Amino acid sequence: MSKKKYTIADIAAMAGISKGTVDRVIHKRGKVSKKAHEKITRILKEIDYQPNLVARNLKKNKTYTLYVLLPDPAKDPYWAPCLEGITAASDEFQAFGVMIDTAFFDPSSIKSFNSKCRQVLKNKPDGVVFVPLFYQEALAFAGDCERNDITLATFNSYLQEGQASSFIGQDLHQSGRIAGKLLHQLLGGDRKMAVIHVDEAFQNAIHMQEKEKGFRDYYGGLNDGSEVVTHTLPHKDIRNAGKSMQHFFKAHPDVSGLFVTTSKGYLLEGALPGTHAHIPVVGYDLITQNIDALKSGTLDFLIHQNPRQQAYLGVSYLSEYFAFDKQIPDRKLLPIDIINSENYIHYLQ
Amino acid sequence: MSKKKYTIADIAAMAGISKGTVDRVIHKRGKVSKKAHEKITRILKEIDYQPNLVARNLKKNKTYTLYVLLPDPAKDPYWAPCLEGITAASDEFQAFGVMIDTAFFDPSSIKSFNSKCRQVLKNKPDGVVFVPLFYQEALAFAGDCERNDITLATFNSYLQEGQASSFIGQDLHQSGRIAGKLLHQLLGGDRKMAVIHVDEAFQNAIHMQEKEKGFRDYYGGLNDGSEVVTHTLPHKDIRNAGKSMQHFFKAHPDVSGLFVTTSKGYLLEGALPGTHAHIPVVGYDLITQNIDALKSGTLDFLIHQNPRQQAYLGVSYLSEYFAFDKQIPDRKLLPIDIINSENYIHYLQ
DNA sequence: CAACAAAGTGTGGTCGATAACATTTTTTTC
DNA sequence: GAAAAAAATGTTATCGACCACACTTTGTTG
Repeated sequence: MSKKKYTIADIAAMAGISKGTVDRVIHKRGKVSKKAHEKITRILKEIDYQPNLVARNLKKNKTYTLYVLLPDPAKDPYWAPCLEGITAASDEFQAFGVMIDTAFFDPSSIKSFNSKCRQVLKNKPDGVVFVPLFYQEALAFAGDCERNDITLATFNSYLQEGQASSFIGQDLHQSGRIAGKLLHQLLGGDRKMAVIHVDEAFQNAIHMQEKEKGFRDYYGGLNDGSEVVTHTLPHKDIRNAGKSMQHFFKAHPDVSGLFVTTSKGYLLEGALPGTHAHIPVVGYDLITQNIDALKSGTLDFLIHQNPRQQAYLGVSYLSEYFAFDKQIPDRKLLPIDIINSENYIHYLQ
Repeated sequence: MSKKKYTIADIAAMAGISKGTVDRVIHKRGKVSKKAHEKITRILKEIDYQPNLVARNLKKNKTYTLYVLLPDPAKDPYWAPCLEGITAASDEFQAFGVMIDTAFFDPSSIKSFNSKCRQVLKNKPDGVVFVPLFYQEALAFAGDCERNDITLATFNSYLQEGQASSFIGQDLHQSGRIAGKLLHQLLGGDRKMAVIHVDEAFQNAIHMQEKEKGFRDYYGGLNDGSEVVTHTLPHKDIRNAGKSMQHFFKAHPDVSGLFVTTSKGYLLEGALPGTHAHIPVVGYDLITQNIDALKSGTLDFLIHQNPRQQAYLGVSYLSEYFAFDKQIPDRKLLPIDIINSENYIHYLQ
């Protein structure tokens, strides 16, 4: 597994050529005769030369600045774990000259997002990790970054891959399928299921739709007479939730399982009519209210989107790209963790 | 978040003293007047000096050797993912002068383990990552390592923490509870459950017992008349499994859920009598046979012990310890992943 | 108060990669 | 074939931490 390490000086000696020329070959800086070029290339291949990243790094001695742009955790606790991920990555790469700044935008305000984008651009960072919550605006920002030679990584929401841009997140369609499977496991087949959309923010619409599609895809594949209906809660106000759900169950008394496509599952606590008080529910995200609902039995399973890890990886990818010339994966899909009241603890923090 | 970086030369200039003296203070090498010592200490604290790890590393320019000692994946496929984890860590830290060798022992042979231990010691590595499958022998080996100033990390099985030794694994008791919760979710309360131990290897006994305890702990806490019985399959031979299970169900026809405490859950495929063919089963580990059983419906849930990540972290911890003077955590408990037929794919590889 | 020991301090080479600059070799031009 | 231009190659300082060694200051002894 291990093998001898060669330095540029070693290679130069082997080739009977100065290390300056070796370096020129390695970095394709030209001004090398093809005779020398061939000789050195052959040796490099032969010994599978791996440059000493430590030395390279020291010589470069550049500090890189990264900006992380994400929704304000104070406005939506879903984002709070991201801070830990960012801090962890920051601690790890600080010693390698990567400096990380953070900016929060209001997830309900495009204006706030645009303003923070301008702030980030003004600081001319080497890389930006951000959550493209608002599609059009995010696209524009990505364009700005590209024009300014800023390397990008996005997480949580899909924007686009390619060039200087990477995506870290989850397969939402599949996570909908998983919710379907879980309810199927709990209830058996030939049932009527409901997809409940609870969110006031339009920018989550695509997420919710993808999840619903996956869910319906799973139940469609069963071909056992199962049925899926959809209900959208107009407001996240808890009193409205109760009324709305009672209304819904009057129209669909035979629904025997719920899939809540957002992190608002906890709103069902006390909002379900007595007839359906103990109906199985699958929801999303390990926010404290949901964990309480998991413990109390209102929610049966949560699907964990691992925001901490998403942010951590986004920062890590860019840091390693700048510090160690590592390639950034175009797309990284995280595992879709299934959480119940007994295993949630390991996914916190 | 980011802050200015100071070098030893900076500090020396600030204190009006040469960098040699600054270095002596930093490393407590003595031979410094208390006047100079105070002055430098104050400045160090003031600016929160963080040495440039890159430069430090380059100067040291030492290559560290690690040995990973684990059961042969050819004898038990459970261990195969560890190799990927080791390779990933190896690729990552090779550039920082960490070389990794691997040795396999036969998980059914203490002699093989001892022989490999001797081989490892003969190579005098700086650190060893190993699976302490055989408790007494592992303890002896750990002692040998300590005497030879070899830093240790263990994974999968618990040995002991402290001094130069770290443990990476899972909370087995809790994973038993999780299995209990899953079956409870699938079946509801007031049921009779069975713990099935399927393994020929005595060294897994402690693992199996811990899981059973957790499982019983969960069902005991329900206080709803639930009952748990235990059944041990003497051999892993599939024909015996069928006979043994038929026997078992004759004695306990009212058992409505199974918890298999090892990775041998797939052996139940076709081994359950018609009366109990579709009884819910929770098992362990993402080996291919189990995934097939998950797809076919013989198994409902698997608990993932993440051997890949365990090995990866073991190697990473030691590598970072040697390369970057990072502290090794005494104990790292990994999340206990719940797997069904829809989300297993993300946990492979 | 020499002479010497001990304590404190400063200097410069090293790790390996990098690139600016200096030097040598080859090619082109009249 | 000599001068000039172009191409190829060699040399060396640098990044920051580290430490052996050289050096200077202080303290001690006869």
